[in-house]
Amino acid sequence: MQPHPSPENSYLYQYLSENGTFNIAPYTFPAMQSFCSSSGSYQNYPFEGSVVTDITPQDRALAALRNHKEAEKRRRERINSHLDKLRTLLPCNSKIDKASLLAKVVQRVKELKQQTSQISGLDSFPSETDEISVLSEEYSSDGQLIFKASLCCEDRSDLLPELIQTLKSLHLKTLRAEMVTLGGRMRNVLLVSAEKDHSIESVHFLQNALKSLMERSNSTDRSKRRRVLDRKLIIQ
Amino acid sequence: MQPHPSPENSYLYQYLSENGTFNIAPYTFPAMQSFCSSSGSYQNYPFEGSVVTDITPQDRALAALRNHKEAEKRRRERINSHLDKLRTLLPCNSKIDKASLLAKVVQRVKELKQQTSQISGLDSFPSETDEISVLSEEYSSDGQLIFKASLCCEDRSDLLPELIQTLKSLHLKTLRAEMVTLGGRMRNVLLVSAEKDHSIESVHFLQNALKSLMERSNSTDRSKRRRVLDRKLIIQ
DNA sequence: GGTCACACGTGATAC
DNA sequence: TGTATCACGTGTGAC
Repeated sequence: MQPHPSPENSYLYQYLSENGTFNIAPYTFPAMQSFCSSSGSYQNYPFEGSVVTDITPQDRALAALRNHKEAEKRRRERINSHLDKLRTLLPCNSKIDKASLLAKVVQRVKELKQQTSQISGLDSFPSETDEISVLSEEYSSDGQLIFKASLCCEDRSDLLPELIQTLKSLHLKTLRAEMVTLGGRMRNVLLVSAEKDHSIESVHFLQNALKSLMERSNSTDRSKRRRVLDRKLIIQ
Repeated sequence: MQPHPSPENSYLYQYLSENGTFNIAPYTFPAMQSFCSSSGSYQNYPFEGSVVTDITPQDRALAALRNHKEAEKRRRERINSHLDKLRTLLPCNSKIDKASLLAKVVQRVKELKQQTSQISGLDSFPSETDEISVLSEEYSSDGQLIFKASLCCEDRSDLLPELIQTLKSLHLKTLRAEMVTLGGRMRNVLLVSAEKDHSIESVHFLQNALKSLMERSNSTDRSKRRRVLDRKLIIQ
């Protein structure tokens, strides 16, 4: 079977390429030449018998068809470029097919999701080292972006009000706060939701804010460790 | 313009539906009826003049065409079902278009990737609580799956040989090991590569192995804490 | 009315 | 061979 190099086999296309002013000059499929002379659904075609002028309706329709074709090509390229990027990001060779690739992506996103949530659990004890981590959780049911911020440092009773003030100034709403102190150290874990005006980049603002907050905390150095008083406070 | 309910507009299909024994009885596009009588590339068509028997070549070709059509439909459905799953997994509404969805997925995978790598840094100090975490890192350049295992518990000098034995029995190769002890506690962070026979599920085996290892460690309880001897050992 | 995104059927191709 | 995947042009509905 003889393939046609560019399958311009649309009924509309065929019609226009033979009856209208044809500026684009595409490949015309030989076997289709008697197409429009036959009787059928296309007898009442809107362009039937229209006058050939400078810019005919045929030209317009043909241009639209071409635009459509090119737009669709761009769309495909856009999608495939993302898929190619995923191929490089994921543990797989570059010749994996689309469906399998997407299956891997689903699996990977699930994994990473539960990894991050199990790492910064809401009930971990303070560690020996100063730590800050801000993770972007999934969106809540009503489309609000959720952050989980964890902050571990020397025990300071005046840190909590400062923390709340900081969050307020960043337009972040505290959904849940947990403070654990142990052996003179403290860990604050906060579940905050972002307002509509926030994007994923807000993690960096929050991160920096917490960092400067902790540095202020360290400047008022109180190296005494009270290993006796261990408490766990949950605000909810 | 009159749309055709099922666009069976292939040349082959049209040919077969008019000249061959036609069991499937699809919609025939009226305007195409004079198609095969015209002269053109299809004159030398292999089925030209073939005898109509019980199962004609036309039937076979037609069945193949239908199989192809249905297989392609299944393929599309498979791909789209994965995309739908991603839509539920990601922070977005369900009406987002494919390209934007995939762009979000790429961004998200990148984010989660760097989150997990920055959380379990290779040089964190031991914490007060017992911890185990096994993260699946990206594949190495030669396609080996990399795990990062972190284990935090009481300081035990005989843990390292046991750990190495455990990894050996699991067919895991230790690329890099780091041990930090501080105040009677220890943290071991291991970068291990999996053999070819491993899959992503191996994280659970490793996790369980480390868990039982740590429980054995805890049973031989030595509650003395040597807060003097702080050391940091890197095997590479 | 024009743009956008989608599903569809199809030809090509790889194995 | 049959059985996968892919890109393509197209029809069509939504906004």
